[in-house]
Amino acid sequence: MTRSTRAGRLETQVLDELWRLGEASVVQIHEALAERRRIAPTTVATILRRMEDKGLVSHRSDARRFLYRPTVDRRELRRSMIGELVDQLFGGSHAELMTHLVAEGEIDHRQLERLRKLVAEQKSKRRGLGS
Amino acid sequence: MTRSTRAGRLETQVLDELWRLGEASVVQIHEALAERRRIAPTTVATILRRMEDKGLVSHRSDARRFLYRPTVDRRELRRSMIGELVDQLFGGSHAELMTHLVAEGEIDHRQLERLRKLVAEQKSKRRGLGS
DNA sequence: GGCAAATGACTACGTCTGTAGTACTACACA
DNA sequence: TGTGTAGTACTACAGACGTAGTCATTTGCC
Repeated sequence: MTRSTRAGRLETQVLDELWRLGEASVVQIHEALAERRRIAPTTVATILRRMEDKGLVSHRSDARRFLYRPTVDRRELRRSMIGELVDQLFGGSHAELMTHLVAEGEIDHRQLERLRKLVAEQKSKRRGLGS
Repeated sequence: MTRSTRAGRLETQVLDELWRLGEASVVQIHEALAERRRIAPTTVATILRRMEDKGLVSHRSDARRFLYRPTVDRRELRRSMIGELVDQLFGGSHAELMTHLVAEGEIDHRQLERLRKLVAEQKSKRRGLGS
């Protein structure tokens, strides 16, 4: 499983909008992106068509335009792309990634404390389920 | 500072060898990589030339061949590439990346415990230095 | 009924990365 | 001194991604 899902920078931005809106037309997505960067509407259209080829989005017709919706999960995309980077930089060890983040000072003890609570929650949640 | 350092998959593998060996010829690197994957020696040579253009490695002449050495730090490359991914996927928040890792179950409580110790060490180390 | 606006389709180009063949050069050895 | 060989330089191609122009079609409006 976990087919290697991947998205470029612009593609990710497009997905961000789709995740936010649920479904959107080229124009809508273009408007959202154009607030922050200069980009042609046709660029957005092209990217969406390619993303559909790659299986990142799908579309349906609404009147004379297309409405796109994401076909990938944000969590899944993150997991996949992080996995690739971890393979490339840390030989597949997520633990080493964490160590790096802490060693580089990206994470402090307060955040670790929050994470401990998160782990505790997960544990009790898992206890609730079978296995 | 922290110019955006980036390396592809093969480039990273080449750098791994250079970090390991300190300095190496095309043939040496090719031999190391060829243990795990089929690859032509000229491919390695091409990648090294390009990497030199990008400032990832430098070379000196030794007899009639080149010896390459890395000009980037492993830590720095990791930091830079993770930073890019974090920008792309988590809006620049390393904390969100950590949360994701924990939520996805990539990290368990034992590893968090190790990280806590690491943070504690860093803290005492910092106390030792000025500021 | 024809024109203009909206919108998707097609085409194209530049960069980056992986991949590798071919050409060139220089040294060693006969 | 001619030639084989090792090693670098050059060239090329493919796929992914960003970027955008132009073409074709549809449709609403006058």
